[in-house]
Amino acid sequence: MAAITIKDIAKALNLSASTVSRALRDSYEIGAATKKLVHDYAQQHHYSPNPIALGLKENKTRAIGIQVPEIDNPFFSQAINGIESVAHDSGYHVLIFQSSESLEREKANLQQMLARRVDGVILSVSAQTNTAEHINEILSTKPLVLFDRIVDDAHCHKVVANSFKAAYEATEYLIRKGKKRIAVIGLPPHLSISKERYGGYLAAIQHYGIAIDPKLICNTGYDIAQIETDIAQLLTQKPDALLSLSDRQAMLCLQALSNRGIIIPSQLSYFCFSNLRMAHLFNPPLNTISQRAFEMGQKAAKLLIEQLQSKHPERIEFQTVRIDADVNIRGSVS
Amino acid sequence: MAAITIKDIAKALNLSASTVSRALRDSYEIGAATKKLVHDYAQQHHYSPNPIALGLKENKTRAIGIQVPEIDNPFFSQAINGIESVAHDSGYHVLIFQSSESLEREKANLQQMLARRVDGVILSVSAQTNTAEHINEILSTKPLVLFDRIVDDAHCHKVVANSFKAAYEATEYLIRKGKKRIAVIGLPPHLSISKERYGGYLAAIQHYGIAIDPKLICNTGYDIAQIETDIAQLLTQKPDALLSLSDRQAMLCLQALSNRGIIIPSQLSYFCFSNLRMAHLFNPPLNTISQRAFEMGQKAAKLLIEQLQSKHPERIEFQTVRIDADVNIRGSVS
DNA sequence: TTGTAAGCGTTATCAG
DNA sequence: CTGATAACGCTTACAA
Repeated sequence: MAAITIKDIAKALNLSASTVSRALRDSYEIGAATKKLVHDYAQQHHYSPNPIALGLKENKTRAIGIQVPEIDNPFFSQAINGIESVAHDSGYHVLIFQSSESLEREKANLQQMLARRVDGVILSVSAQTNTAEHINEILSTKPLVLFDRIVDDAHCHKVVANSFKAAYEATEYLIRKGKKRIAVIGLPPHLSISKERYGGYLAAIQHYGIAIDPKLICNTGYDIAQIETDIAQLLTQKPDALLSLSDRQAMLCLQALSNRGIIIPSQLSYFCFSNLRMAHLFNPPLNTISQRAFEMGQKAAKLLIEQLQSKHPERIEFQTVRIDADVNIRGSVS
Repeated sequence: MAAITIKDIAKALNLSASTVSRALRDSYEIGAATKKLVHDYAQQHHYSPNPIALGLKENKTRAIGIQVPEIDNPFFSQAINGIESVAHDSGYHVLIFQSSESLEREKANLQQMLARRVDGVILSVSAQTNTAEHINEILSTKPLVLFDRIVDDAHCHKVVANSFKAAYEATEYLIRKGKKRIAVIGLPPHLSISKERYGGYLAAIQHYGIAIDPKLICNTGYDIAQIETDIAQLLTQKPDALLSLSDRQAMLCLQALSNRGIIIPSQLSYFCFSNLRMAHLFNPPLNTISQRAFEMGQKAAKLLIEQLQSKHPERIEFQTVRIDADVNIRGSVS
């Protein structure tokens, strides 16, 4: 059952390919009788236009490429979900790539997308990404929307979580609960989300006139052994609360604390950025800052598709959309 | 910076398109000098072959379509991760679809994949899927591999978790701990995974000579309100342990119990199928049966790609690969 | 060693 | 109202 083509229909019906094509597209210049004939035949034989041929002609694929640092991460899978749903409704398909936090891989994947001739790209950069060169290269070719982890010097739409605000609010909450030594577990400092989140923390600390103690700030990586060491070091500073700026690190950190037999919140209050579901069923219930990943994905997809379908792509005013993150207090602040 | 084509190179170098094509493919019939000339020019101008044109010619796309019930689910995103990694290494790209547990959507998406001319399909069926018709229709056209949630009467490779064994072991563990009234939260009974998991439970119960009490078996859906009611009903039967057969239901169930103020394990021991990370940090630490999602995805992709690249596709012996699931005891069995 | 031409599925343009 | 033809980018007989 090889796929049927317009030519096959034409042959079977003793028509020309162009007539069939027009009939299928409901062109006004085709007789009703012929139209019906063609439509019925097409229906019966499960005709579907070959998008490859179409793409060749129009230089469009109606496919969009997504690249995220890791698929298997609640935030990103929720975002992909949002992107897919919007794309599907607009007749776009979705090609998935992951950088696995590697800049090399990120570049290679972008090239792959170009080679595949996707119509547009949605990207959240890797932890290694400290340059916008490869992104600007893509931008000279086709629309691209950055989300969550962005780079500043790229001229395009951006969708980010308002994590400055969320970090501020979380920190403020801790301060109001009487915490004075709030330690921070940071993430790679060049990442856009790092600046935002760290900035929110600092702003709150300063606003409430608390001295900033650099020893309470821990910039660690993604390696569990390293984190354990760093956490141990941090704990010697006797913090009374902990704010973790990243999802994966929060989990590793909890793991590390658990490995060391430390029970939160008996010793300290805990707050973390995380999109993990059911965090309130943790022991203790986890205070989280969750980003509206699904909504962010949807918004990114909408912006991209709007741009793709715009009649005047050169006149687009690029915007940076900020979507509030949710601060979820669940009671593990003693 | 529109993408450069073979014709452009040919024109620039005063060669014919075919010569350029052959030079790029390193054909033996091309002079070394010409080859170098062409290669250098291609390099400089970032030539990359248009896979659309290639696909049109060879009727191949080097793309595989994945469809899962929901992307935003730890099991499936881990599986997609595995698929993507294998596909990437073999030069395939990955097109993502989700059925959102709807049979209609599942069918429509499969048609979309056909229309897109993917080379092969990897599918885990929706909760509504109770027929193999649409799958067999695809199978008459191209390779397809089923994973996790399969349908029996489809003639193709299948990758499943050995969940019979896992359910048996989990139940056995509870029995050895002295549990006699082990309640079960089931999932849609026609699903392949339901039969397996439920079967493992039953086999253990019977092997240890415990009477089967139908009132301890609860087949509920995915609706939180419904689950709350059903759980309440179930609890009137005074079970001393609970085994939840599905990930999403397990979470909803925990939620429901938590809403009702029930603390596990003070009243009962709990075991559930779940790929949620950090389950051991729950309150109480959650006993889980986790499937090796990443490995399952990898295996499915390998089988598919092997089939795609086989010289004698008609001679393939279809296999059903069973991958053990892991039973994780974490101490919430009193 | 290189060039020419046909063909993959589709649509737009131009003729009838 | 319908048909023939060219074109999209690429490969591959077949010619030269």
